[in-house]
Amino acid sequence: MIEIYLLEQLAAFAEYGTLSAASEALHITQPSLSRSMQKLERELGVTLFERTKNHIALNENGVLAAEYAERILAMEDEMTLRVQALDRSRHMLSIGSCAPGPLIKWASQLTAMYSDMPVTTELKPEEELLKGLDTDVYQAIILNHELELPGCDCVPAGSESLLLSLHPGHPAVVLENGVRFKDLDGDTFLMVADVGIWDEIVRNEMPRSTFIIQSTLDENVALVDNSTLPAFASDLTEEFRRPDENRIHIPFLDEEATQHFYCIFKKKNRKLLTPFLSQL
Amino acid sequence: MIEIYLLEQLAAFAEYGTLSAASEALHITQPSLSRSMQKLERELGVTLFERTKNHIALNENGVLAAEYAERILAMEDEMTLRVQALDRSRHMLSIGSCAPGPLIKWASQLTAMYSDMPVTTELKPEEELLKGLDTDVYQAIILNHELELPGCDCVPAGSESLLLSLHPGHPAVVLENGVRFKDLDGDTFLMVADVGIWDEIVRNEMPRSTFIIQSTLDENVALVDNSTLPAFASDLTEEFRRPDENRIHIPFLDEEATQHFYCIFKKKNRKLLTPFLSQL
DNA sequence: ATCACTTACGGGTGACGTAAAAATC
DNA sequence: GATTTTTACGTCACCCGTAAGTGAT
Repeated sequence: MIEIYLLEQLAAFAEYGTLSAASEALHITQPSLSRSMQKLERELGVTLFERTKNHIALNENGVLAAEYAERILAMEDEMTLRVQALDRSRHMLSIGSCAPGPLIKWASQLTAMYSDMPVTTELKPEEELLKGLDTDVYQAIILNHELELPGCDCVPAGSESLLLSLHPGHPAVVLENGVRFKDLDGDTFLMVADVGIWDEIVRNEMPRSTFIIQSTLDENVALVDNSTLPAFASDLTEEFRRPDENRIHIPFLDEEATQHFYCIFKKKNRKLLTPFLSQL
Repeated sequence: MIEIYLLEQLAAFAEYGTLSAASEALHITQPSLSRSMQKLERELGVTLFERTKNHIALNENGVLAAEYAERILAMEDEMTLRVQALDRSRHMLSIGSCAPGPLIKWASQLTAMYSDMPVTTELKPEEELLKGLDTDVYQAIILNHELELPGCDCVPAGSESLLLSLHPGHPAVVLENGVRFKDLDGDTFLMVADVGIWDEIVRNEMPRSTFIIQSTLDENVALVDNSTLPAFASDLTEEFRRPDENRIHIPFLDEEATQHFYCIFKKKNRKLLTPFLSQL
């Protein structure tokens, strides 16, 4: 059977076009690469190169072989990544979410519940969450909609409602029963980065508004405390933040302002996740 | 990068279940395999086995890794087969057909036309022909119907008509203008093996008939010469066989008795095949 | 002369076999 | 005692680097 190092060297030659360039990239000497390619031809029982005295290039066989080499190398890479991800998933609990709310709510409880296991939580776009669920990077993911996947379960995981955070002097404070996105479209808001789906929601619902982004929550809090600009809060974060007499929170009445979350996980992980799921 | 021999050994262990059995299958000693599996775990940075003092088994990681190992090994096998087939196709002309008629007709001309190249012809079912065309086992294949494939051309390649070969004493000789399958359904026929599509055709059209199969054409000729049983001939083979005064050939009138052939080949092979195609 | 590839030679890593130990059935 | 795995040790293959050779630009 042909060893991987020969395929790596063939792929490098296919990429760089000359033995000298490829050998440099591979951190081996050029004669060594030359010998390896001869060996590869011997083992396949086929010529892979057109040779002249001082030139070498892939022939038709070589092109096909190089394509396969790349596919095989890619599959080996995938293998190590997948196996290592699976191993991590057996030693630590990793949860991905499309919004920070659910993670903030459970973070402390999770580390307490799984005291013998490191717990990590990540905020990622849905596409990456699904890929990570499939490849065992995440044992559970939180999406803002139901989703049935083969071999997976999907259970409700609470909801989060967006609140408008207003300076007491703001004209909209009279609407204490609730506001609608369209009434504020065009206003300038303070907003923290990495709010997952909320970013897209507020930009969609208030397309004419400007959003001043703070890279950390601390920055955001500092600005909100010392500014009259409207900002955002949510019913989930409210529980964890001290009340702020400089700010009045008013609910958004629009449907999109309340997101319902669902926890999706592979059935094989149900047992591990039971303590977590019972909290939902 | 993880070398192939480690994956081969992992796959063997996954298949045989114990190090001793796998090592025997691999023709290496058991301690050597034991060390290899430890090395594989080191290189992946992950445990692959559950070990007790005198027992070892794949854990969850190991099962996943073994699956990948098998896929990678299969791809390497495919690579060598494909590259070797491509190489053969560059040194010899190989034509596959669904029926022997076209091959017999062209065989001598082909070897003369491609005097510098070995020429081989094979009779195979359509499924294998198509696979062989895709993988460059065949530069051209002959099917009994048109077929448009991406990157391929399809040109007519003549036709073949089935003839009924009768002993002069057979009652059906009076039908010298032609017979129909249904008139002979239930009769017993002599027939040579490896007639490709014709086998299915006569069995479909005369489901109540019995076919006595001869494994070689010589056997068939000998039996036909010394028997009163009906047999088959075709307009193509008639040209190449001496006339037989003991036999009268009568055409089948059914549509299925005349098959139209098409030659299908990759466009990149058109140049090579030009002399062949001009004969069609 | 420089560049690119091949051939020749020597060294060190590592994969394998042999031998032996440990543990379970 | 038979089976299975692991550890210890020596050996040989082979992969690589260095050096030299050949031909083309």
